[in-house]
Amino acid sequence: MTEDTPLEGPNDGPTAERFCQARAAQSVAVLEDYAEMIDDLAQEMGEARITDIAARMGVTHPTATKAVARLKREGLAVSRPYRGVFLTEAGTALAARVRMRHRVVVDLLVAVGVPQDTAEIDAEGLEHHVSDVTLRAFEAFLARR
Amino acid sequence: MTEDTPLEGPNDGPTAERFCQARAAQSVAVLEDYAEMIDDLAQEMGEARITDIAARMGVTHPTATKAVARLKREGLAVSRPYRGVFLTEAGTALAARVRMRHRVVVDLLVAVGVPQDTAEIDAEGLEHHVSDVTLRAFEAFLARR
DNA sequence: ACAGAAATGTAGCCAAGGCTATAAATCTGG
DNA sequence: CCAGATTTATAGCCTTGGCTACATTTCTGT
Repeated sequence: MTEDTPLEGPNDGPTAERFCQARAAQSVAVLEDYAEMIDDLAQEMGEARITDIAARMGVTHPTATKAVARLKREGLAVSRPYRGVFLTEAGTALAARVRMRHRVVVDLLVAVGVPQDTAEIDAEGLEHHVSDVTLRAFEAFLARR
Repeated sequence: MTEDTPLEGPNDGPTAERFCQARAAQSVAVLEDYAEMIDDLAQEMGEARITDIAARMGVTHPTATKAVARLKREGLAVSRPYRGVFLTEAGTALAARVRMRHRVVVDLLVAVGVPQDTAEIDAEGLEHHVSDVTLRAFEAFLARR
């Protein structure tokens, strides 16, 4: 056998690790999107209503309700039945980080020649997989040009 | 009301669209990873065994089996019970596209100052969300420097 | 050749994130 | 102030992509 390591062997070790990391990133991606959206709505309209969250995320209300439930479970948001949703301090901080990262990613894409509208669309999917190291590299690149 | 469009309204239209697109990309991301991995293994060891696929993807065999079942359902792979997995022509083409895109993404990250190892890790998650337009922009950027 | 090891398959569980349909609560206008 | 419209909640159901546990098949070495 060339290699038959069950997990994290010297040959394929890094590979499996990478995929696990990508999967982990995906698991928080949706929370990040919802947190940012709730923050947007809070700023624009004073509070985030389930209906508005759902409309902006392009999902049905039950889906938005479940997402909010998860946010609450993670300590990122609070809400009372039939009332608006509000981010906790942790949730607000997350939203701020997400928004900043989104902006940097869009700016970098544009800087390397991606059309603005395409950059906005692609950034939505990309941003959740940009590590801190890469984000800082992006900022440095944008700063020195 | 500032805006209360149920879906795709003039105000929040683009937003919901973006999220939908990001979700769609995610639904094919795993298939792409498995296809590329199977292609890798086919080249390295002549055929892709479930056990090897699972080890490299960092999942258990049943998970790999289910992913292969989905690949087969999508017409991207074929296999007989207790035998190796082989990509169809479509699967091979997909794997080639994925590998090319991965390389371009890593190269671009490195070009803007991301460390090689970080670039490899982040690319694993990023690549699935890079549209054709963005990919071509990346290639153009890499070519003219 | 055949017993034990290794690989594969299968069944069933879980959580996430979609959905529809239905119920309950809140808001609003007449 | 109350009925109808709107908003929220809840109860299923689906698929995906993980998992463990167990059954079956193939491979392998003595």
